[in-house]
Amino acid sequence: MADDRKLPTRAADFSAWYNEVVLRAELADYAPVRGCMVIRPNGYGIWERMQRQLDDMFKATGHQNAYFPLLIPQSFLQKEAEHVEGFAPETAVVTYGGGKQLEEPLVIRPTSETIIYSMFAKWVQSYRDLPLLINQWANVIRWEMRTRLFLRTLEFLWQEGHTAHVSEQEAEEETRRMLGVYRDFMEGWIAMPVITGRKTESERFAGALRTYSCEAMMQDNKALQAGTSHNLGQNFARAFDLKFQSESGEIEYAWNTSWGVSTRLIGGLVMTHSDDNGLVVPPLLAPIEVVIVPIYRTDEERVRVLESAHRIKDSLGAWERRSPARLRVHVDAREGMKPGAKYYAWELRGIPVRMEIGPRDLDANQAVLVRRDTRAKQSFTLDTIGEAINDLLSTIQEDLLVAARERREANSVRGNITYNRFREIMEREGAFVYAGWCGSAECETRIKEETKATIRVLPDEEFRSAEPPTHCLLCGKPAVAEALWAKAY
RNA sequence: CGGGGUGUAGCGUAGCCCGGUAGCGCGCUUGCUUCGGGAGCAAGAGGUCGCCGGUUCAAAUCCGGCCACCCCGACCA
Repeated sequence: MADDRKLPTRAADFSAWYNEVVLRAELADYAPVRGCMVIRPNGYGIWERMQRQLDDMFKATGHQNAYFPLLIPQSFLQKEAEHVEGFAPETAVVTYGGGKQLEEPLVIRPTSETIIYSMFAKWVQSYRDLPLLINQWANVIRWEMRTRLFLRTLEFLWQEGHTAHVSEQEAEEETRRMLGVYRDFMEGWIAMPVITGRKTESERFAGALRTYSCEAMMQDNKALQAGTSHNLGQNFARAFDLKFQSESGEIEYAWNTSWGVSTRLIGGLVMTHSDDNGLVVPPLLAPIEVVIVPIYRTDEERVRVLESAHRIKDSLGAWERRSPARLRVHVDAREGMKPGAKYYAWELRGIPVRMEIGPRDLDANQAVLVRRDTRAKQSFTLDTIGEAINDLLSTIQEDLLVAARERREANSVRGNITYNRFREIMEREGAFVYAGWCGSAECETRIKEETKATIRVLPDEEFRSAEPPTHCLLCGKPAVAEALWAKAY
């Protein structure tokens, strides 16, 4: 552990704060490969919990897991014109194998549309084979120029769903349905509220008809694209000859969708909830829910307190929505470390609830519970400590979402505002600005060049303003849409 | 690829301008005292000063080259 006991404050230097939290909470570390990261057990524990829940949600919507190759023939990427244009600049390419130059270079997948739909083409003949609903958990490589732990690394872990359908309507429904699954997960589990909506043409996935996204606000008021869902139309079906015979006997191209979330979600989790004392993990994603810090002076007290601590640990039962059905509790019995030092160490790691138990507590048949998010302390009788902990975990989970949503709304601006005011906001504190847009790419580009702010999404109806802006933020022409503007990661 | 910066013990750093025995804090080891919000004292272990070359009696320090990483831009989940 480093000696510097204070993290940089969020307000003073958000980036430095973020890096310190990720490194010192031991979520990840820099690998000896440029732009690559090592996910340490603490970080991977969170990812495993995310995976398990998402996987359950995918199964519930009828998707099955499969696995496709890491290496893709370069020619596959080239079959869809827009796709190759979008991804070619950021691919890593294998040109040697077995000591010989390869006849055809192999691209390390930046995403798997091409290899997957080439297989779908073999598997689908009839409308009876559809819909085909597949998900893959995998790693991908995109040769980014500048990287940031979890948010943008050369290699990252993700899941990519790929489906094929009989009609455009069914594909569109699937695209929207999975966006909803993502939203439920992000809000229900990460306690990270999101704005959903459609991406503009300039931010659309390379090769898609339409792209939808979940956008979350980080504590520096910047937006994080936390998950995307694409309606691919028939673009890939045509490129890979993915056809089926319809109920009426016609041969038709299938309609595809793809959608994905990545380990970027861990970065989002950190930047949404954590504070100047370190990480804050929502209870539903915490690898350990409770840490017990025993307090004692003498050997005699030590034996007594530790014995009670372990008995409490063993008695703690299940919490809602949990699997396996038992709270994960750690007793921090390290010698030679004062309780205060342990408190700081576990706060840095974001464990949701800390239990302090000492001789005085045992005499009074109680223990002190401290919640990580607010650091509020309260004593509870040991007779019902399990219930108290379960209630506290539920409260923390709910409060984190409420707090994040309130923060987002407090930093959102709606209605017609002047462009000067907009620039001022983006230069200073940043915000989610819901402003009118004339629909032209020229206005979009110029605003991006001048302010670094981009249209994150054209928000879905429930996120639009009660009194929508009437004029384009930049040119003043009548607005054709309400756009969510923000600087983004 | 442009602009800026940094490489010294596990981590963080001083020393570099002005060459002369490589220092400090944290962590680690051992012992004693501590223990309800980051413990104290004592004794220890730990270094090819990023790499290669040059200048010099002498290089962490000066000169040349290389490498790596970080920050700011262009690119992006």
